[in-house]
Amino acid sequence: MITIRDVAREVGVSITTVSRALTDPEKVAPATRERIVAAADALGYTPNRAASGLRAGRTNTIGLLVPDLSNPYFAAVAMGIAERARVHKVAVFVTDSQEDLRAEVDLLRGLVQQTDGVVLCSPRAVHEDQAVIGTKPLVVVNHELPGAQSVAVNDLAGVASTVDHLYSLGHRRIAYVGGPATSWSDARRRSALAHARTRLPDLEVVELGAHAPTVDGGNIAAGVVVASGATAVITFNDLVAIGLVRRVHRLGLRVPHDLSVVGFDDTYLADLVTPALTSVHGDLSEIGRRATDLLLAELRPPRHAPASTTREPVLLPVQLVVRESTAPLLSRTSGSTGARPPELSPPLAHRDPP
Amino acid sequence: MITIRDVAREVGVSITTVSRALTDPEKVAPATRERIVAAADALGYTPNRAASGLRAGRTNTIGLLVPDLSNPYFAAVAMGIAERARVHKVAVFVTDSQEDLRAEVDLLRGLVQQTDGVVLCSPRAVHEDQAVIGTKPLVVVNHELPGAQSVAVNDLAGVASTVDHLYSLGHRRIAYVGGPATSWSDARRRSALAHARTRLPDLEVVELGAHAPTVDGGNIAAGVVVASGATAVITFNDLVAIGLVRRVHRLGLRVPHDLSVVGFDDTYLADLVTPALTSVHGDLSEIGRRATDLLLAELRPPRHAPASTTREPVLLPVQLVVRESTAPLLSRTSGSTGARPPELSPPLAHRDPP
DNA sequence: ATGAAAGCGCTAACAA
DNA sequence: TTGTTAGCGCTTTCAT
Repeated sequence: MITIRDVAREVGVSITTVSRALTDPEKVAPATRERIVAAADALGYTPNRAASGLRAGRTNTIGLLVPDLSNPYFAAVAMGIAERARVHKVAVFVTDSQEDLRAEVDLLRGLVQQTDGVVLCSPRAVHEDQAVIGTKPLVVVNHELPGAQSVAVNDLAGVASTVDHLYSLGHRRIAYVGGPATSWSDARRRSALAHARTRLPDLEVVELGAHAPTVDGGNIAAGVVVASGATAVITFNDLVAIGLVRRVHRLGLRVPHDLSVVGFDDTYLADLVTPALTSVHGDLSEIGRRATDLLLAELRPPRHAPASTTREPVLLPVQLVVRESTAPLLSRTSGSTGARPPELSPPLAHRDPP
Repeated sequence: MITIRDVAREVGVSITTVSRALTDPEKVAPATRERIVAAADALGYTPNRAASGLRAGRTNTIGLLVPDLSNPYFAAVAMGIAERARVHKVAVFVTDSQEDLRAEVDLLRGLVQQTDGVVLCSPRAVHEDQAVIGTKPLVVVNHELPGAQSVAVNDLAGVASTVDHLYSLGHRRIAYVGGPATSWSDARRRSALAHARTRLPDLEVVELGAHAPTVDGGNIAAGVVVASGATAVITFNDLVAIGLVRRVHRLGLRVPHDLSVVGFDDTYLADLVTPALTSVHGDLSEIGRRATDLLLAELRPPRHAPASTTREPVLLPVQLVVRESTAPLLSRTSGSTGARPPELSPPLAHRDPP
């Protein structure tokens, strides 16, 4: 391994000067600096992250905790984080709670201890242990936590434009298939739906709640969706939408003919399935990039008052992408939806048991 | 931050004893050990990875370089790696080359410098700079590199059983849509196809080569596949298969009715699309776990002769999962495939320009 | 503008 | 069995 000492010897200066030339170039004579940079380059010297951090009491590592890395949503966020981390020369300790609340709490504790700060993505568990979350900077994605910064997509606007889209297609009875009970996004979307209801008096919203944010969750939701008598459904994410569409097809209904389905997140899956999903698009990697930048901003200049006040959540814009899974209510041919039970004017359930 | 010194003071021993009690419990009196462990627990002490590594000349970080984290294949591998890394208490520096060969080379260099060893996943570039790959332990997934250990799924067997499956369905003219020109898996699959050809003399194999390992690559391949006159096609991975199916549908052919399609890797996408893909299944997370274990084995006990000899690649078993995208040739109704050009008895191309 | 020296938290000789 | 001592590679006072 090639160290700062090798460079110093090569150039004939002290290691202090080398360190300065590389981290605080202003403080060293231009001529010296150039020779140092040249030598460092020639020798292929890279500062040892651990050692430099040790002195400064940092690890130069940030943590990333996601519920499920195989969910394309989180993969995209992780890519954004990796990209920014690389630029800032910090390592990323990536971990995956497998959607397990208990594991999430434990992993976060471990992560906080081992890193300078953590990006906590779409937490499902309740994190209130101040000994954990209070000690290090934390950026939360799709959630709010006291003392932590927050990055999210603007679900509110996403829901609003989705409702408008469906409404303009003639749908008046819309179901919502919710995600994990503790999901912040889920709560926000429900309140956006409530707001839409006041805006559009003749709109009925059937809230079906607490499904796993997976294809299987969508499968399971299919029954209640069909039973709800809704002509359109908004789902927690694309995976749920995909599972829902599959099962709905098996039940003998066609999407979008008999039921319009809208996904959320617009992962690349939305465009792979048949019919292609109408979905609420957000820049997923940008979430990761913003979260990382926010975290590093809190880490890097320790030169100002500890900003412990929770700032406003950073809200990224969204855009509804209309594809094949939504269609005008008009296109429905009477008689083709015989599979739907008739006795369902009042909502079957406002909230399912989780 | 709570350090080893705090624990030592609490218990009334030297920091050395604390260190020993935690890393080499045999070497400390049971009574002392217990008090130390208890105190460490009570104080919530966790050794500083960077500091301990610094002393030992290690970083306690391993690198992971994948072409594309949003490819579910690599996400699954990454999950396996994260899981094992957590157990072994090493951080994972995750990076993503975005399928860019140039970036891959640069990133690997950076990763090697910053970590104790790297898992290089499905490299597309040629890595021959001994100053990079010679310095640290390296485990290569889906590739072989001198001096590096190798983990891969048994493509050979996968191709063989795929061919057998298609052959038994009556297909005699099979196309292969290749992946990146420099992909090791691709080369292995081609040789497995060659072998199948000698085994089954009346089998024709049309090799269509060098497509991007993405949905778009599949889209692009559709034209030549149809033109090839093959009745079945094996693709480089599920993404390619998915893109292929979509475009083939647009060209007016039906899968599997007019063309049987087999994917590779059996990512969860295979079961999401319509028709569900027949695909070669391997345990993707297990690849990551094995790779990590191999890497750490080389790192951890530095107590034996540097094992620089390339060991046999670890080959993980595969299994063909038959779904809806493959069907007997018999099921084809004559006349329904009018879109296929007739003049194509000799293969259109054995190898496309990349 | 540069250097000497101290020390971050930890482990590994070497002593006792 | 336990403690003392000496660094790992680097940054950061404090001198010069």
